[in-house]
Amino acid sequence: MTNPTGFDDPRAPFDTAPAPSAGGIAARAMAARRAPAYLDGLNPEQRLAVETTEGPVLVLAGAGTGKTRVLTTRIAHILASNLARPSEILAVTFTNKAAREMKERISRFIGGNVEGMAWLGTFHSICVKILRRHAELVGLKSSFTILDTDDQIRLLKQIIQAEGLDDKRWTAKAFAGMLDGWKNRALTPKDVPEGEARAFANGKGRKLYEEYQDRLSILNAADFGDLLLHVITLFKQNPDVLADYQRRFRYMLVDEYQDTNIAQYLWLRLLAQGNPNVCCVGDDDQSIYGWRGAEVDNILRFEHDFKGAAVIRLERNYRSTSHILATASHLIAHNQGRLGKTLFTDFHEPDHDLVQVASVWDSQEEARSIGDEIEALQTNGHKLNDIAILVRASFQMREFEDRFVTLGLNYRVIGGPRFYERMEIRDALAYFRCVVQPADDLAFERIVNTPKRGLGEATLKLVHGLARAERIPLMQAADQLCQTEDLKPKARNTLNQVLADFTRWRSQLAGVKHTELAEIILDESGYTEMWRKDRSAEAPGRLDNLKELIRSMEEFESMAGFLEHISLVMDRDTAEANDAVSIMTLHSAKGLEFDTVFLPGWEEGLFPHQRSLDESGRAGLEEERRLAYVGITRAKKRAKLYFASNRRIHGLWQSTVPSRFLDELPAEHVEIAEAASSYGGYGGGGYGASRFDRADPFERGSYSTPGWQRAQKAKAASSELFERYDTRSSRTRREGPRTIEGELVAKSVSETPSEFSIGERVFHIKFGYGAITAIEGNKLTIDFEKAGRKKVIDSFVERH
DNA sequence: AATCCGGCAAGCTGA
DNA sequence: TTGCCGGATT
Repeated sequence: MTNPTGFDDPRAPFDTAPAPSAGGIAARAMAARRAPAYLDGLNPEQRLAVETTEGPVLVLAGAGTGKTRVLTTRIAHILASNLARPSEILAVTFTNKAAREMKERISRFIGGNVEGMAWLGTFHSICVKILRRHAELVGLKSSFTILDTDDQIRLLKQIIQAEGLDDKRWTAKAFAGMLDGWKNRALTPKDVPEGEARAFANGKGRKLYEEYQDRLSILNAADFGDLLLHVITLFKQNPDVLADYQRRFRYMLVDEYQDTNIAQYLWLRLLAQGNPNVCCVGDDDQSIYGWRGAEVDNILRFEHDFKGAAVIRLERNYRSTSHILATASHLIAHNQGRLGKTLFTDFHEPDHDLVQVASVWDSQEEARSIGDEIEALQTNGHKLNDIAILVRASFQMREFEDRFVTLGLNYRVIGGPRFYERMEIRDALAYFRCVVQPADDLAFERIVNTPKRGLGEATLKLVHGLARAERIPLMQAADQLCQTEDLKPKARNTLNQVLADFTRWRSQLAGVKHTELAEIILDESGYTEMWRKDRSAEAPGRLDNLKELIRSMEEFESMAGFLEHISLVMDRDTAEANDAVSIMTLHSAKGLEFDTVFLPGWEEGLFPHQRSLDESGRAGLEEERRLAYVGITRAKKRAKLYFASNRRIHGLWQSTVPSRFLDELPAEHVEIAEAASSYGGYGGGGYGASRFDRADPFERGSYSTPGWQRAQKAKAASSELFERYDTRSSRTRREGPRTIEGELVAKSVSETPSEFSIGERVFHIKFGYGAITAIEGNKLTIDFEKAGRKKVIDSFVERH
């Protein structure tokens, strides 16, 4: 039997071998001793990316070019060449899923032992690890808790109210968004630019941020943004600590570099100062998280930031047909801010399908048509698991679900509310947190009166008051309060009982198996009982979820270990046993692949999404285009795009214009397909008013003269500048369409009052004749003779 | 404590 | 149009 790993002995203890100095002659000699088997089957670029271990390297890995393989092989190569021990490699991913995958693949290489890879994980989990060691240096205790979004919102709300602000005008959610933006940019309260700090709560933004951080440190807690931010602070203020990690990490790898934000970039740069062996892997064309703080600039500027960087492009695609690649490449070439790659493949067959574009009348026909196509594929022996529908916005999903239920077609929705976000899970976790961490005030608050036990607002207020006055945790305050006469006997007894319960459970931590203890807690607290008595439709499901929760605890050694994991891991385990079509958003499709991909909803306003254009102009448009690129490149064999002439948006039927992205596809790789079941008359067969059938869609006549472009550019720049300093009036000020260099980037909805009057008889292209019964602005309510009562926008009907 | 009503928003989501 | 939130109401 051949050795699949190419190692002399896959069980060799890498961890104990002395690591030769990086790039030393001995190391090179050892590496060169033979061409290891794990390098077989890599193409020259991949091999280069694996073997260029020294100095900064940027691997531009296009979709489907074997990125993960390169990353894992690179790590294996570093280990096999004895350049570093497993514990000396830092490998960062964005998601737990990616980290898990990488661990699995590496363990296959090195014979099942990745225990030594202590520093392979997400940015956040690695930061937690570092922080727990040096917590006191940033004002925390090593046992600090990690707040999730829900805790954070509740805390913010308290602070906003404490400041005497109207918490409706200044919502906790909005402020959480701002905080996120600041922390993504590694801004501490004092760093926040004056203008931004003043934009919230009548100029109190900075103060609220400061108070929030104070509260966190009193609670001995950190939010997700803090995990990174604290480590940056730690490194900056403690050069000796930083130097220690710089020495430790001989090799650093970052996956999905295009998704890093400024804080993550700074974090990496601090570590890289001591050691240039940084390898970042990413694809600027797949940067679709700008709205979450990701900076495409990080990847675009890599060569500038890391001097002497090698840039390696992986352009050989192993996933898709040449038509699909050509279509995606042609589309993405319309973006300006990109490093530029062109995917290619040797996979050419005359019978490969062209990329198809279909025009349908409305979203219902779209769902019907796609349903029919899927049934046809199924009849021809295709697996539903190999088929996906990728939508821009989650509201589009419902139409497909309705249709597939009718057809009896198996489907699964990826995304949606996560397991850990469910109320019952959060409640149960809060109980466990109170047992393990008696000082966890937020958890205590959550469950002190769940199930209802008559500990209402009045009691809580007293506890809160004492806790704040004495600066002690809520549970301790409650305990003290029970010794006094301040509480009514009934409340005192109940509270005493609750505290006694927690003390008892805590005493069982050491003796009882943690899964059993979890059951005991949920039973004795009356929590399971509460759901058993609940007769609502979702109660049984909730009980199932609780069982599932306890089952999932089994993998962990202790309750504390489980909680640590839970606070970082947000993946829901997905059962993929049965055959089903996947329905998901384009965002959640990144990294996946399917034989057949359906891409509905290619209409202006939906895709590209209007809001993206309004908020971010040209940059927003380019991000939308990257999203389109991600969508198309998910397909291995077949991609079919849809455009509906009518779509209901927020309850109103609107006529739509085909997405400009359709105009940007290469005609020679695309065919116009008739939708399976078109209505007669309108829209049948073609695009109607589309620009798609124009001889040259890029020809813009006199509008493309340099002078005109300059004028538009100047106009756009000045209006953008202006808008940045005035958030309130941008909506009303924007008048006509906003155009940048000949591209329509934003169009405003007409706000002029309707010219119609009640009782008037009108004609609508979809619903036929009817009479107006009500008018609100430009929205008309019309009783149609055939279609019944509908609300429509006035510009879609004609007087008759 | 449970339910009802009105108002508001409505894009993507990770740790 | 739906769905969620919060306040008011029973």
